[in-house]
Amino acid sequence: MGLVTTPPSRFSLPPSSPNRRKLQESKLGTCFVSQVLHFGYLLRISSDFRLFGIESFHCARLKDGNASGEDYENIDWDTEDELEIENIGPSSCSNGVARNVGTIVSNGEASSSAGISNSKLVQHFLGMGFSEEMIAKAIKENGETNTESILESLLTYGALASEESPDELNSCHLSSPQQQQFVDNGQLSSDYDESVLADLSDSDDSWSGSEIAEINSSLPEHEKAILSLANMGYTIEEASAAIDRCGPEASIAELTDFICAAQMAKTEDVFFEEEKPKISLNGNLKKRKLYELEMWKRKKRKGVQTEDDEVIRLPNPMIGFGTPTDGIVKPHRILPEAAIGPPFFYYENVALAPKGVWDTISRFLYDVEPEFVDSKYFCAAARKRGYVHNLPINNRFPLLPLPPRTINDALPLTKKWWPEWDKRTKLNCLQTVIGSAKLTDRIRKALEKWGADPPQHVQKYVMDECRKWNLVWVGKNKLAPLEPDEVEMLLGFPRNHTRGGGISRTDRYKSLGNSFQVDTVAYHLSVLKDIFPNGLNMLSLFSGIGGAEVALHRLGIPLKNVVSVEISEANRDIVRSWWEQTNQKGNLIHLADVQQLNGDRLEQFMGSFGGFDLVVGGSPCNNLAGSNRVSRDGLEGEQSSLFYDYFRILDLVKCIINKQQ
DNA sequence: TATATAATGAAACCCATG
DNA sequence: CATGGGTTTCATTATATA
Repeated sequence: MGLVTTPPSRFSLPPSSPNRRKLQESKLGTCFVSQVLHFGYLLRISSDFRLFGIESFHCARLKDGNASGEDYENIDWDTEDELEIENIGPSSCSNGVARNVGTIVSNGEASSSAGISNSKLVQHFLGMGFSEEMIAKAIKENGETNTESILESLLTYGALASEESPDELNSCHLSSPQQQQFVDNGQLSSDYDESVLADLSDSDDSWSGSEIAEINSSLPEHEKAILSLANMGYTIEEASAAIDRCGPEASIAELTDFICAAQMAKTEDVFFEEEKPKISLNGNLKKRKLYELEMWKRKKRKGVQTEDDEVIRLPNPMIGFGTPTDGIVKPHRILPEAAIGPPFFYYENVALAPKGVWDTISRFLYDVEPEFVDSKYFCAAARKRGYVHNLPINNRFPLLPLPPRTINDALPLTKKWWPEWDKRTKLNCLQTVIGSAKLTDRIRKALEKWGADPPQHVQKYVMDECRKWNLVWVGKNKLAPLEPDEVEMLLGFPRNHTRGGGISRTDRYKSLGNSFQVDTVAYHLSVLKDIFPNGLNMLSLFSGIGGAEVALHRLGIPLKNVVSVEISEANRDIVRSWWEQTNQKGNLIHLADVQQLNGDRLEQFMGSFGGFDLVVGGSPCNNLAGSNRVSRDGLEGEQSSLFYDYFRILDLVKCIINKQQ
């Protein structure tokens, strides 16, 4: 099957990292951690069960009231004394978790919590599946500020409650087919749901166990199985997938085995190895699961995405928060509290990734809304990319001179040979491979058979090849792929940036095809010039040929210390060479592998020059890009899963900065 | 050995149309 | 609102060639 595994213990923190230390110093120690993880596992409704493990290590900031990021650019990040900042360590279930279960709490219960002043805190725990009474009790016992001990109390209540009802525990472990003999009423599933849904969404607890059982017994067989699995703590999506794979006749035991195997294959994460549902759910949660099942069936009928409620859609036109030439500029935005720096961060990847990828990326990067920009608004070639960053977006300015924005202006020598039936004014995305000489030769021969005006089908053939391979006219009937130096120019790099030093022509195309468009990135980074007039320290992950470095340099922002992590030696040589040729005054430190970059190394660097102001990175797109026929496996693909290292390192930097202050 | 070439589709988007 | 045609896409791999 197509499950892609990721290297084991990618998420297990290095032994000496500050996060790990924080865990060890915590009063509750690892037992508490595993309990939290277990509970998160039990309650999640998203299949993204990595999230809990990861996000629970966030150094989240807890702040009462509105989490407004407005005017954050006026905040002096060096003196954060006015902010109430608290590292609440492993018990901080930050945004990701709360959002995952948010669909459950949206129906009422929270609104009646008038007696408690901190409604956000209540919402938070409601979202984790605790009852309002329990939350009120826990807050009363522990006070509103100590989230950790509140959660501890809640977990204790939960454990006690499940011990009190051993019968339910049994009923949730139906493992033999015989026990699944319900009355099959067949077709009524589609019509009754309106009333059921209305009842289910009701917030009171008036449903008795027998009423739930009654509804259960009226469900079709496979939905009963789904519900059984859901009540055992699996997600409805997981349950449905398991039944799809194992067949409708499969026993619950077979289905749980399948789900466990799928989970293991998907994560190989030591944290979850012993995670199997053990605790039964109380009636209230069972009711919720029934409600979830109804919602899921609705979505499935309507063909709506079942994986995620809010699917990020690409904007049209793809101009992000505005471009220099469009006149449309969004003046400001509101960032989620957890996203606000320091450090500033800037993440990039292909916009046209498989569905759900950008939702995941955004969720990990503190719920920041991605900015999707097509670089065809900056230069003569398209480049549809998504950028997640916490930079201010007002008072941006472009690099000067503005680059040519049509093929005609960028490659004036081609104009003479351009036939009128080739209507292109922009090139398509610059990729890592180019059309071959043999291909252009075939096209020339095909054209030479006709006069000035080839027939429609020939024009169609030629144009298809032109668009596919980004060919340009360099002579009569003569097409050619772009030269490496033309690609450099289009992407905003200095001429010969990738030339020489033993790099082959093929590898130049490859490195360039994987790079930033400098003008686009520089436009976004331009706001840093006023903030760091004396220069900045940058951590550059997946540096490639140094697009971010070149952008900052061309903006006139001095580079003080740059730690650049890049796996390809050829690319490191290119950046090193550029660094020397441009007479940089700062220090360039090169590392090869992001996976080797741990908290200790980061602390060393940050201790020696006082922290990073900016963390930039475009993680590998191999498994996301549409051109990949072989291994377009999504964010869990072999290379693209390095995104999680970007997040890991960024979060480490965040933690270390907070610790230093 | 190093480099160039050809073969390898599908997912996701746009947009006009009924 | 569905649908069907049109378009785009930071690529990988085996094989041929120099």
